Amino acid sequence: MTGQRHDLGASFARLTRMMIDAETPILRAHEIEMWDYTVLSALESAAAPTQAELAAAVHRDKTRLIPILDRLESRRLLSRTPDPTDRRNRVVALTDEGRAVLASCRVDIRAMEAEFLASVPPAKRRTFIEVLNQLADLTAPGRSQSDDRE
Amino acid sequence: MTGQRHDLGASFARLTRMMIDAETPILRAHEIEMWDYTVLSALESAAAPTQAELAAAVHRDKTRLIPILDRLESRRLLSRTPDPTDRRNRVVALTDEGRAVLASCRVDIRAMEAEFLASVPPAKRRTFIEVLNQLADLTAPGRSQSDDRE
DNA sequence: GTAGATAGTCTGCCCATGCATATCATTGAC
DNA sequence: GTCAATGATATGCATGGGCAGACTATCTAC
Repeated sequence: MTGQRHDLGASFARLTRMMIDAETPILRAHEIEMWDYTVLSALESAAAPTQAELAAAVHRDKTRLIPILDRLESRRLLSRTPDPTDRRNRVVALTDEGRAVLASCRVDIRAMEAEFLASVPPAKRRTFIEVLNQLADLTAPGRSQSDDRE
Repeated sequence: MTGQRHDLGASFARLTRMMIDAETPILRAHEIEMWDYTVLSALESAAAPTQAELAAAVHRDKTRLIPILDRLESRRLLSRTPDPTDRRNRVVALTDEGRAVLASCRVDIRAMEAEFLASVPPAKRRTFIEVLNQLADLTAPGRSQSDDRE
């Protein structure tokens, strides 16, 4: 077809495993786990209005999310505050400290990614990243085009 | 950096999930499971000289691989034959029927992938696939450049 | 007020996975 | 020949995940 050798799914799965292997030691150096990082990242652009929405955003069962939130809250990396307009809801938001931890992890991960992509010529790399983000956002209700910056 | 919004890992993970969701009903229509397809695909280019090597290739525990091989062998989709030069080893190979099942799954999956990539302009798509395969092969000892065809 | 719905929490069940061990057949070194 | 090493297999253990049910607090409808 287009010189395509493997299934897309196989390639994505292999790359996912590579990135997990590369990120795990980085996160451990910052004393957080993969799920912690996923949750903190999900809160970066905006606080989650409910825990159920946060659970859906990170594709995790809401009951399994609770111990993670407990741990992150006890470490003051995020806050759970009752929504004043509906006190059943807990608004989950990053604290300044949580934002700082996320940022420092992000620096190391960006460096790892840059090294990982080093063998790809810059023009192709830009196209690759662009298409990657476009495809990943196909059904993702997350960030819109408006926060393309950074 | 390069207009990069998400972590590579997050994007790859999301795309992997998308492809699993898209492939699962296709494979079910062909009456095989994801692991079956993974194993059959791993045997496509060449038979596995030992089951341990096959297990490593598909990143699965060797003891957990056995029931899968049992099932596929009982359905005549692959064969386990003792290696004449070392009869402890079982050479795992696709049968003609296994190759046919794999091919028919592949047709449907390729169609699904084409639809998935439809929104990407052809030139960018080619670059994307090229870089994707290059990156996925970074540490992968699998196929070499020589079978770029298809 | 009462009743029903919903968010968060806790608990337990079931399944898949990784890992470690034991067994058996086979091989190779001695 | 004996013996250590190896491949395939079976089994059990611990972990982690999805999911369902129950319970509490809270909200909305009436």
